[in-house]
Amino acid sequence: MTTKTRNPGVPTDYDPSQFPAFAVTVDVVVLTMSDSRLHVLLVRRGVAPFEGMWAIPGGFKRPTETLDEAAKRELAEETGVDGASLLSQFGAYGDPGRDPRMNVVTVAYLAVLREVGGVVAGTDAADATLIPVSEALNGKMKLAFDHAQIVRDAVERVRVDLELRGIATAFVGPTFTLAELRAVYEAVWGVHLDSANFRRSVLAESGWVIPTGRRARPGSTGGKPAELYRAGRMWKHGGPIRYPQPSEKATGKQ
Amino acid sequence: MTTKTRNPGVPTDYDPSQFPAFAVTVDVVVLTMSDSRLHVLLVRRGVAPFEGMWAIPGGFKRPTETLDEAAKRELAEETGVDGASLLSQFGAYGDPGRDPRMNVVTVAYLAVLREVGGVVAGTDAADATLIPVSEALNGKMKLAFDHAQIVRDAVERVRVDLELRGIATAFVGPTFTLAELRAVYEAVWGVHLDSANFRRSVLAESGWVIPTGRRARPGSTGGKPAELYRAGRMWKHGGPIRYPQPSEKATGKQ
DNA sequence: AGAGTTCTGGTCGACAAGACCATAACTTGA
DNA sequence: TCAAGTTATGGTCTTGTCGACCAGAACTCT
Repeated sequence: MTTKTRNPGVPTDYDPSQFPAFAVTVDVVVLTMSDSRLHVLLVRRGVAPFEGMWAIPGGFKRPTETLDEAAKRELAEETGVDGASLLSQFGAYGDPGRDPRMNVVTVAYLAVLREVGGVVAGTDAADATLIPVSEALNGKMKLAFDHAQIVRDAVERVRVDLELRGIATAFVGPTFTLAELRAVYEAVWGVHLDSANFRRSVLAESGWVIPTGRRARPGSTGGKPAELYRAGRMWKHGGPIRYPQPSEKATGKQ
Repeated sequence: MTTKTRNPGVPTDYDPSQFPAFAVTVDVVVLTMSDSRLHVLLVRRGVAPFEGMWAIPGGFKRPTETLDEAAKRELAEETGVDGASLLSQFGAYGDPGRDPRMNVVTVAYLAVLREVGGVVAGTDAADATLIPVSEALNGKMKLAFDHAQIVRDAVERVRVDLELRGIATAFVGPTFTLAELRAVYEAVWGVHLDSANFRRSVLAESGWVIPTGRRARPGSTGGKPAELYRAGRMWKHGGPIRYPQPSEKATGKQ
């Protein structure tokens, strides 16, 4: 029973000292909307390696917790958010040398929050800041480790989840106007959506948004006050808005 | 430089002995088509724990290789396939106790192959078998570790990738008939697609399939021999077939 | 040769999506 | 208080896509 067929993929022995040891960390990419633009939460590293550079929050997994629990714990410790309404794993990164000191495999999570402004103030990390993803990824801003790639992958993931999962309402508050909701789609996808058509798509079926009798205060520019809605139950199964395909003829040109 | 601000998420020290050590493994879910049904490659474990039970192939990551390289190596060692044409990471699993002996975090990969029948024979693992996913997941067949959940997640992933990535052609050979390609969609999605409409969608734009002058030999049931096609370049950017939505009214019933 | 099966192309209608216009409701500033 | 500007909301129209259905072509088996 100790030694049978010696298969490389199915080791005959599980002695921990016999196999390479890794540190396992969990990193969380926090995305949120601010000023109608997609922002990512970054913290400034105070220690080597990559001291002084920006990084996404994260930390070591403990043997007694699951990966999901570790992500939730790290998110709470770093941003004070305990709701963790939307926390989904989207990738693992384990290139040798990604951490210059030791072998580290990190599991990356995506968190979508509706507002982090006031939350960041109460965090442990002093230098936590919201930065537009366009600036964080334009190359001028060098992120620690392979965090630039991780953020890129997270943004790509949220673009897909916006269509397939009902992730859009996680960006807005408990009540919202259709213009706010539309701004989420426009910011994440980088497209323009007709407000009338958007309204029709969302209201076509019941279950997406539920009107609360109240109305939002118009912005400083005036205009008709919009109706306030709550998120319906259908967002669990997807979203009512599809990514606008470039008509398949503009792309067909190649 | 050794001790600065003490943040829980950004440790001040990277001494490996100070943080919990994990074993990191890479598991590969090999999916393929056989007899117009989706199959998964399973191996029978010869050692404890879970001795005698079925499991998906996998093994330990080495510190000198990336996760992708580890997956490719394991796939080659277990099935003899070195092409690794389609190998994509889709999840990480690290629940405490998922391996009764030690702390193991595994990174799961999905491999789509066109034919494994002859390949399995030359593998190291003697008891490697193709099993229909419906049977592997119907509950009667208990898989080792949390591999049942991993296979479930892999199948869900391939359903999405079939629409968003151009994964369909990976299931078929270098040349194929449109009926074969349609069978992939029907098996993975569990739907029926009209052959005429399917043909139109695929042939509507050039770049999806390229006709080779040749024709396939009809099956034992006869019929008009179908034209053989090669995969075009457009599959890199997605697929021409969209998942048939349940008309959004049947689902609206709730 | 005839029956059966599959491939291939055609037509038609339902429906979704986008462009565009018009009006309502509210703001701000004079 | 009135005018001008801004936004929300609803309507219409066109376009294209997708699925259902039909019919002929091409081949195998008996």
